[in-house]
Amino acid sequence: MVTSPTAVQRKTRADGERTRGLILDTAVRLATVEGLDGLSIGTLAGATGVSKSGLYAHFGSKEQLQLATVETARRMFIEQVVAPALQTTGLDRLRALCESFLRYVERRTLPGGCFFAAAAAELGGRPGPVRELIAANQEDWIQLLTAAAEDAIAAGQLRRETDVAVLVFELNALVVAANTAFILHDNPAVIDRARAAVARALAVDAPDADR
Amino acid sequence: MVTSPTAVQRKTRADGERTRGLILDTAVRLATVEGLDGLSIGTLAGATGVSKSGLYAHFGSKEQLQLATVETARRMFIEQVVAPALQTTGLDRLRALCESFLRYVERRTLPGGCFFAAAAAELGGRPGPVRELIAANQEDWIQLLTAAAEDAIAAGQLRRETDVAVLVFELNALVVAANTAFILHDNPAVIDRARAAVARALAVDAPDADR
DNA sequence: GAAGAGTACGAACGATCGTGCTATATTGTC
DNA sequence: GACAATATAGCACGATCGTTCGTACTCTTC
Repeated sequence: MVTSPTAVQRKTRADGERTRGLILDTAVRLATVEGLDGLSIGTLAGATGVSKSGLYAHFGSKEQLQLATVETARRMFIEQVVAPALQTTGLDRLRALCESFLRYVERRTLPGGCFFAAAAAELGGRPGPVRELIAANQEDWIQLLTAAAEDAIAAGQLRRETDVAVLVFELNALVVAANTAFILHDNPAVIDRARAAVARALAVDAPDADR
Repeated sequence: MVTSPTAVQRKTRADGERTRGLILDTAVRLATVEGLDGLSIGTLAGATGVSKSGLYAHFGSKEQLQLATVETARRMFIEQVVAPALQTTGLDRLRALCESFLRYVERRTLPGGCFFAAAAAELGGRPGPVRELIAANQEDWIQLLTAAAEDAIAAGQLRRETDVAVLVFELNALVVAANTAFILHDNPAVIDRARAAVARALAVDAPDADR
C-alpha cells in the first residue's frame, strides 16, 4: 500500500517483468475465448504455470488484472492492426485499416478473434471501469477511421458530401461482423465477403460519381 | 420472502408451465447482460423466486436450461422481429426486417440488446451443442434475408447482378453493429446511422442506376 | 383410495471462485 | 556480507458454483 505520490520505484527484476508479460499475453488470448470476466484466476494460473497467489503479487485484484489485460490487448492491436496502416494516408489508410483488421482476424492471431469485439459484447451491458476502458478504446478506433475519412475527403478522394459518421459506422460494422462470423462458422469465405463489402461501401462515396 | 417458521406455503397447483415460462423469460433477459454461460443457476433462482432445486425439476442440467433458453429467445425474436416483416415481400421485406430489428434494439426489449448477438459473441469460440444451436439460428436469419433479397431481384427491385451473399452480409453487419454500439455507448444516434447505412446499402443495388 | 407423475423446497455435496496471509527464495544496493 | 526489496509458492478463508437427494404436496388415473 505505498501511496506516496512520487513512489521511489526500485529497479524491477527482469524475471518479474517476464512473468507479468507472460500472464498478460496469456490472459488476452484466453479472454477472447472464455471472456474477460469468464476467465478465472485459477484457469489463468494453470495456463501460465504461475500460482494463484503469484498472480496476486502482480495485480492486486481481478479487476486490476482485467484493466492490465485490456491495456495489453490495446498494444497488440496497435502494433498489428493500426501501425502497419499508418504508413499511408487518406483513402489508402482507410482501406489499409480495414484490410489490416481483416487479416488480423483471418490469421487467427487470437483464438477467439478480436479481443475488443468479444469484450464489448460481454461487458457492454455491465457498468464498471473495465467497460469504460473498452468503450474508450472503441472510441479511439472509430476516431482513427473518422480522421482518415476526413483526410480522404480533404484530398478529394471521397465526395465532399460524404456522411463520415455513417461511412465509418459502416466500415466498422463490416469488419466486426466478419470477425464474429469467422469465429462462429469457421468459414474463411466471410472475410472475402467483408472485403467486397468494404470496397462497395467506399465506392459509394467515390468522387465524380461514375455511371 | 415469507420465512416465518410456521409458514406452510400452499404448494401451487399442477401447472408448472407458468413457472417454466417465467424461468425462461427471465433467463433470456438476464442472459443478454450476464451472458448465457455467465448467468448462474443461483442468480436465476434468486431473480425468479424459484429455488435452485426447483429449477432442476424443470431442466435437468444447466446445458438443458441453456438450450431451452435459446429456444425461447428464438420464439421472441420470431414474434417481435420476423413476424411483422412477413406481411411484405421482396425489397419491402428486406427493409422491414432490418427496420424491425433496429426497433427491437431501440425499444430495449431486452436489457442487453439482441440475445443472439450476445450469445454468438460469447459462445462463438467454444464448441458444444449450445453454440451449434446459436449458429443454426444465425443461419436461419441469414437465410431469411437471403430469400427476401432473391425475391427482390426476381421482382426487378434489385439489380440482377447483385451479389446477394455480400448484400446480406452487409445488412446483417449493420444491424448487429447498431445493437453493439447502442448497448456499449447508450447512444440512440447509432440506430439512425444504421438506418442511413441500410438505405445506402440497398441503394447501391437499385436497378437502372438513378441519377 | 392407492398409485404414480408432476411440482417444488431445503439441505448438503465437492469443486472452484476471488482473495488474503505467511513464508522463502532470489536479487540489487550499500 | 548485510539488508531491503522483489518475486513467487503454499495454504486457508468464506462464498458461490452446478448438482444430487430426500421430502412433501397436488393432481390425474385407475
